[in-house]
Amino acid sequence: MVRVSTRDEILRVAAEQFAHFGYKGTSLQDIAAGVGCSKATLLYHFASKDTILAELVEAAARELGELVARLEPLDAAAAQEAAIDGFVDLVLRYRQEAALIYGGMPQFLQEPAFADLLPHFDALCAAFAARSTDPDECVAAKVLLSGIVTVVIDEDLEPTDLRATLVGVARRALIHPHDKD
Amino acid sequence: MVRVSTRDEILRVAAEQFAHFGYKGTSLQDIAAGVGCSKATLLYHFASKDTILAELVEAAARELGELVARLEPLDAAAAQEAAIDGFVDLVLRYRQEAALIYGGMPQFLQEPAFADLLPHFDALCAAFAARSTDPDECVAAKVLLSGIVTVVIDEDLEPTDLRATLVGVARRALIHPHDKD
DNA sequence: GTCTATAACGAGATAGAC
DNA sequence: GTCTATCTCGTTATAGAC
Repeated sequence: MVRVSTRDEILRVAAEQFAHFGYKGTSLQDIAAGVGCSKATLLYHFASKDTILAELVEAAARELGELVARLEPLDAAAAQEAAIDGFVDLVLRYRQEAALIYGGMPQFLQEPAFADLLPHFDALCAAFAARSTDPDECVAAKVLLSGIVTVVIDEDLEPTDLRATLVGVARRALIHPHDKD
Repeated sequence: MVRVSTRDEILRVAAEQFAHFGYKGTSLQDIAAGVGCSKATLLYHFASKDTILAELVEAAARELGELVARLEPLDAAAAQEAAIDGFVDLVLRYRQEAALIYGGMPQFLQEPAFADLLPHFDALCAAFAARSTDPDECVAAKVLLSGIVTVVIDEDLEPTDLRATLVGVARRALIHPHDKD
């Protein structure tokens, strides 16, 4: 799978540049230069710049949905563990997409391409908080969720042991069995 | 201080919109509309769009530098606590600026307006990790640092008890006296 | 499927009247 | 200090040749 189709190559380069410079910060010119083709070729394979974005997000969004669905039948504690493991795994496999999605400004996530994502994030957040409604737990969940994404985005970090490290950090911060009860 | 100068109003609106839509996602047109003036008026008060950005970041960057300077003479444990308290306080007072700075893509931080910030972030990260060089600790520090910023950005969260909550989350995740030693 | 050329538009910035 | 009008450039997207 060394030489792929132009279409796939466009997606690869676009993911790279969107993650690095942001969606608005990347022009079709930039992508075309990276691919080694013209802007017109880009727009032959994709209807618009938005369409490229949508296709990039699609796979990641689908997998996120699957993860959330897997959590639903579990009890709070099991869902919390599964959410941490699953989410760390997911963002490690979709680093650039995560950078693109999470690095964007609040308003960016309102775009139609991300419509499915927001409820999934909420569900994941609830799972991270072990389905507690305590504001402290919810905030902690948000901190870890977004912190994990941001760290994974940093390209100078090796993914080797990152997985275990991130899971460890999240567990330490979120799971505290010796609670006031 | 109800009615302020046009200049201050421009800064206020720009901070709001940059935080919401991103720097690239906000046009001078947008800011002018928010202020209720023309683009030309914006550029009478500021030399360029970049200049508006630089002035917005300046105060936050200076205070961050002061915080980092305060940490330096402290020992690792004291610096860690002071860093957590100080940083949470700082981002709560500079919510929009934090959103702007931290929400941007990696490449965005390379802009001259942010040149001073990067070493400060590194110092803060080291303090969060209690000056440990253990990769686990460093990653945990990064997760908390960026997680805190991202949560504060979320405008639907009340700042009332956010301070104590965030400090609590960070302490729980970063300070672990019962360490392997 | 890929290209060059160009259209149509919005951006940042400037000129000059008031 | 603020405005309208304009300039210049870069952007997305289209047209049509090869």
